[in-house]
Amino acid sequence: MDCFLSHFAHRFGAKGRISIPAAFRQALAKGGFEGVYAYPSLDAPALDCGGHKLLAEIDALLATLPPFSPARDAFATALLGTSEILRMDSEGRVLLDDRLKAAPGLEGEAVFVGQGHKFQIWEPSRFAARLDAARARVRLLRSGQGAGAPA
Amino acid sequence: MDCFLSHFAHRFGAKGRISIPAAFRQALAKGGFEGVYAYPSLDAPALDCGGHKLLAEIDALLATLPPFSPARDAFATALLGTSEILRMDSEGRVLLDDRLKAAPGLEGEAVFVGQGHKFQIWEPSRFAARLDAARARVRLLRSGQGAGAPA
DNA sequence: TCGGATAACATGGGACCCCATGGGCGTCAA
DNA sequence: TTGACGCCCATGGGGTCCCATGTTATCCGA
Repeated sequence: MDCFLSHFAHRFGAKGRISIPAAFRQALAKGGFEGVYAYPSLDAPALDCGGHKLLAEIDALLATLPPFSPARDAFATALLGTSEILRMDSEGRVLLDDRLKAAPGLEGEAVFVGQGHKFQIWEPSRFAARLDAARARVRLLRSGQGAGAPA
Repeated sequence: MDCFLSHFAHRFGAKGRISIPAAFRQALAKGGFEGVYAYPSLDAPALDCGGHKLLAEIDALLATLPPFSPARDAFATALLGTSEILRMDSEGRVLLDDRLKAAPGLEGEAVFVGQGHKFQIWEPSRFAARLDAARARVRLLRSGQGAGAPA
């Protein structure tokens, strides 16, 4: 598997550590990158996570902006300034910064949601709400247009 | 890690010294450059810092401007004329000039913000405000233009 | 088809190491 | 001489590494 699929619920251990799902670790390893690149999502109360491919995407985006311009600084601050490289221990766990846990409201348990090229970390009840909304939206689109959008 | 990522809050010690984050020191060392190149940022109340790669970028920027032109003189004065080479002690600390501390309003505590090719040093509360603004700006640009920032 | 063995994985805990910070001392310049 | 600066060592806490345990899924043989 070379992309992030399905979703998994894990708990925070006594030291605030949490296990990255094994399936996601395998996908990360394929990218030749030890560690997880993570930052608070801009749109959702969640963390966006990925390997160096995700980081390369952001680099590419920044490269399109002129150096020393305010726009580039804003992007760099928002995307790189809030991001972290999470190191995994030998068991595949990471330690989430308080800052990273605060925005998504993570505490106790978390849901890892595959999104293909990246994955997100959610607080369980917030994810359930988001999932319901997404499914309702898909139903609405399908019934309205008769288009067979895959759920 | 070959670029500046994440952000860290450090305090000024009794002698006015402050530690460069270890992750940033590693990135600097990869550039084969001991010491930190620093100058007051053009757009923000902060210090722009980096290794010789940053210096090379500035050189490249200046090279695009016609020699002896007012624009080139202005850039050279603003970027090079106000810059300093900060020496690190064996523990990775630097001593900030009063002039460098004045513009960003640095005192007591400072936040080191990775921006990929360079990093910035901020006064904490000012950075918090700037970060909010930057995230709002990125959201706006992305939703407005459909620019392909990863969500 | 059922049951036991085995492997993979999530989680707990202890120990060590790195890093941020404090402080002392020597050196050089004003 | 005195203050500023650079170099050295000390220290405490947080992070990382390593080992241990239980549980679940998988596989294989009866």
